[in-house]
Amino acid sequence: MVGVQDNICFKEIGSALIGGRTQFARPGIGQREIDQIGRRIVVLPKATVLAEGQPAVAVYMLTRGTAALSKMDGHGRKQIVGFALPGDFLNSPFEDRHSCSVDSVSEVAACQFSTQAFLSHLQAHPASMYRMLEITLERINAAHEHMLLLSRTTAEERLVEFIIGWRARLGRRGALANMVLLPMSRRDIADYLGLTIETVSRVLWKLEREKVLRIIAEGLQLIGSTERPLLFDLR
Amino acid sequence: MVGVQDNICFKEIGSALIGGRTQFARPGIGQREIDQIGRRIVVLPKATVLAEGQPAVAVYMLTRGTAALSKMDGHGRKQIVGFALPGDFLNSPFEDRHSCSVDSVSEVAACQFSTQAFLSHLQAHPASMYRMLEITLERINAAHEHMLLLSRTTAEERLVEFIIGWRARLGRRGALANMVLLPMSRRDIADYLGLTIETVSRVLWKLEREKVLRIIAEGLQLIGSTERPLLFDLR
DNA sequence: CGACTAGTTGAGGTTGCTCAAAAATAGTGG
DNA sequence: CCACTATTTTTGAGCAACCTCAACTAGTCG
Repeated sequence: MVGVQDNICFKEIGSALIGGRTQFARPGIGQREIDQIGRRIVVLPKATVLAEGQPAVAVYMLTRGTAALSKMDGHGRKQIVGFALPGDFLNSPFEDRHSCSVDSVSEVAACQFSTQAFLSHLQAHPASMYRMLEITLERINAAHEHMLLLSRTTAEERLVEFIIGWRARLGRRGALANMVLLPMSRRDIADYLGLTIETVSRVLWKLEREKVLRIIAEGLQLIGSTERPLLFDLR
Repeated sequence: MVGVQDNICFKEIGSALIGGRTQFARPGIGQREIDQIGRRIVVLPKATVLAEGQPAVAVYMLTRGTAALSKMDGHGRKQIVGFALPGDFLNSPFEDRHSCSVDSVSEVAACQFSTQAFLSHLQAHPASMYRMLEITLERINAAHEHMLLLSRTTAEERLVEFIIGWRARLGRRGALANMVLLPMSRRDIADYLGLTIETVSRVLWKLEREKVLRIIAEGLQLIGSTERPLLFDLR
């Protein structure tokens, strides 16, 4: 909730909003300007970064760690709508109130921009806006993939697809590996998949018993070749 | 699939990309320019407008009717990830291939823009891009709400939430009413909710038996006052 | 050491899916 | 307009799967 603050570095906003496949020439964003609109916050693990329904006066972009975006339904059940990794935005600059809660899974760092300054920046720098549009449309596709996962009938399918997807997502930030790090808790996984923690636990144990993976402290050790993991052949 | 073509009218692209809460002064988009990049297509009911995985060379915006965006999972099961109403985009200009299939529910009309021309237009008109970013971020929230719906444990909750949400969505385009028009089939509803058509049918019958609603040809007749429908008090 | 949290394991009940068939509806051609 | 077919929707029976509730284990931190 409370974080250490320091100035945002050029690299962070640069890679998030300028990098990628934009067709613009690199716009003129100077270090001085960025220092004025952004600052950095650090949050300890398992803390609330943003609370659903609270007034939103700033936009946040994750720069380090893993965060969980969630919504509550009417019966006190939590649904995690997505995990954020560095480069992901935690909220929308167009919302007066936060539509999701954001909880830190590990220790996280984020860039905080005043909403007004952020929107002004987008208007003054179309290349940044173009990049943000691109990022946002990618998130929609991720949300659609998540729906596919939630509609799966069997718990095993949901969990296996989650492991595959999480591995692929981490893979983009390093080499694909048999080791899948799971910084989030069983409860987080259950809330992401729309299952109970008991079911998650039982299915993981079943997969371990079937020699598909090994459960280790930091995550999962997939059994099978790195190139074509056994997971892909399940069911 | 096959459509009648004519020129897109100013009002359509105007309301979609220029209207709303943009902070820009109204940009200078002329009729001549719009005629060059957009054209209109009309599609009969229950036809495929776009197929998942096919190369994408154009961007489409719905202007009339209802369409269903869907994805297939690995086992031939269809998940409808959203219904599109006039003003909604049917695909992303940044995708080389369509990430969703789009099927017409009713007869629909759409504006078709060449992807290149559309992206050029956005770059030349930051106000349009700003508006599209706003629309896109709203769609993310809609996707998150949909996830909440899919994670509900009981079929009755899913269906009731769907009816409430659909009524609210239609309401924005007219007055809220006890009559909820459902242009889509039971199969579409089931595929949207991650249920089977049998379960949808059974739950609807149960709600009718409990005097919560009446099933009519074009949709549902909610029983209770318009201001505070009984549906909101269920469960 | 005791309290607390996270995770695992077990038993039983409910729910929605599967398979099957009837009923209603829509569409077609004589 | 009616008979006929195809499609959609409804209804039924049985079962597998997940949830609920509960107890238990292991690790952590004061």
